[in-house]
Amino acid sequence: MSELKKAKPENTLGRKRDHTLDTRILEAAIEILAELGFDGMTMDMVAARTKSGKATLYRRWPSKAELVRDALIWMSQSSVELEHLPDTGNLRDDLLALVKPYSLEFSERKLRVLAKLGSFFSEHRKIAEEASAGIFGPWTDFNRTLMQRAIKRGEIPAQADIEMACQVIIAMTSYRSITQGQPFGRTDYAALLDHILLPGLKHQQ
Amino acid sequence: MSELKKAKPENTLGRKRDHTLDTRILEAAIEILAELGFDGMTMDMVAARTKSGKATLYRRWPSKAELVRDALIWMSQSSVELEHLPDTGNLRDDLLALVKPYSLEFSERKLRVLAKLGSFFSEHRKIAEEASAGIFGPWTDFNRTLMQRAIKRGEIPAQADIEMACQVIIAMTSYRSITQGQPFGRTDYAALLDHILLPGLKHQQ
DNA sequence: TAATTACGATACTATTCAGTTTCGAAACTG
DNA sequence: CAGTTTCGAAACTGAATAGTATCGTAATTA
Repeated sequence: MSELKKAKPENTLGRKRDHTLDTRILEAAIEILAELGFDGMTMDMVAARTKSGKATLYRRWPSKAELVRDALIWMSQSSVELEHLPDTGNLRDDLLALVKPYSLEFSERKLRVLAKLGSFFSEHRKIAEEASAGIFGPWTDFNRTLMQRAIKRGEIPAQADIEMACQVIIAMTSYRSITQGQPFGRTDYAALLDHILLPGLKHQQ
Repeated sequence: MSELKKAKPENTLGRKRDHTLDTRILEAAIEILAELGFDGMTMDMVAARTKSGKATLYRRWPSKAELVRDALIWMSQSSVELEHLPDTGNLRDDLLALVKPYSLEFSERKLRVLAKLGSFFSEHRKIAEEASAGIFGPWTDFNRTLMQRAIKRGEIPAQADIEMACQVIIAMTSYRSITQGQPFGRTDYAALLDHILLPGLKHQQ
């Protein structure tokens, strides 16, 4: 895996490089990627949004592709931020409570980014997998943990297909925002749980 | 929905337009889209692959975007076998029977095309929605019809959330092939039905 | 202060590509 | 045949845009 931090000679002379600008650039790149995709994003846009110049970008990254690569890695890294899972004693409320802190709207942008990078991903498969794992992995882990707890409580049977259920949640969220353009909101999520997922998990023969 | 067939004056004089070339162009466009995506595809590529000229393309379509739109619509239409829906008297087998003609050979390439169409979607939202509806619409219609039949038979309750179930099917299929790269096979589909969807539909309170 | 490096801004180069035009040949009609 | 339209091929135009170079200014250090 390539590292975000570069080996910097870090000169002792002259004006210091403003490293807060690094992340501002990555943030701007992600915002533009979410809206326009890899081909739609131009280096001038990134420079303009950060009120900097193209020279400043190319002083940090040798090419657009490598800037985008680091932006994706940065985006994935900055996503994990949950220390304690909800524990309401009830699977439905646990899952719903997870939506709020994990904030579907927040990861909405990541999904939109992923959706618009098809051509870039086919050329950089490895990075695509890293980013994809970074985005979906933690979320799946959380959901799986909540469902395993529900099994321990006897709320759902032990042979319930938890992996499939986790995938359904992620698939629905992705599908709505990628192909439909509309976010999969809290109400939709509740309907999915109440109408399909929870009855399905509980009454599996 | 816009129609694939254009209003053609269809001149009575001069050399006739070769309409077999129309579909050869659309087919070539789909092949290139599946490989390179919207931005990666150039009109020169399409002309070269069909051994024709760009003028021939622009005699038929006013822009690349509209050629791609028609290619997408054509792609979705070309796999539809709407004549006779399966009728096994059993929702599970009905849904599974639909997978064979629909999901196997054709829709894998279709989804690969969709996966690489991110930038197109952002630049031509309107057209992209038409194409997306053309791809997912018929499929949803089939599934909905099969489920409504199941309600009439009393196999699932009348208040079952059929729309949500249809979306889950499509979402899972898309998610697997777009972000995972691997198609959602018949076995996976059967597991989704048996472990989640059918129990969910039947036992909804 | 003098040297050095980063900064934002702008201009420049080279390439790619959508869309247009032109052209000679082929096909069709009356 | 004469007129008309399509065909494939190629050249051309104009707009983007990745990447480079330049420049005056700001920050930092010795």
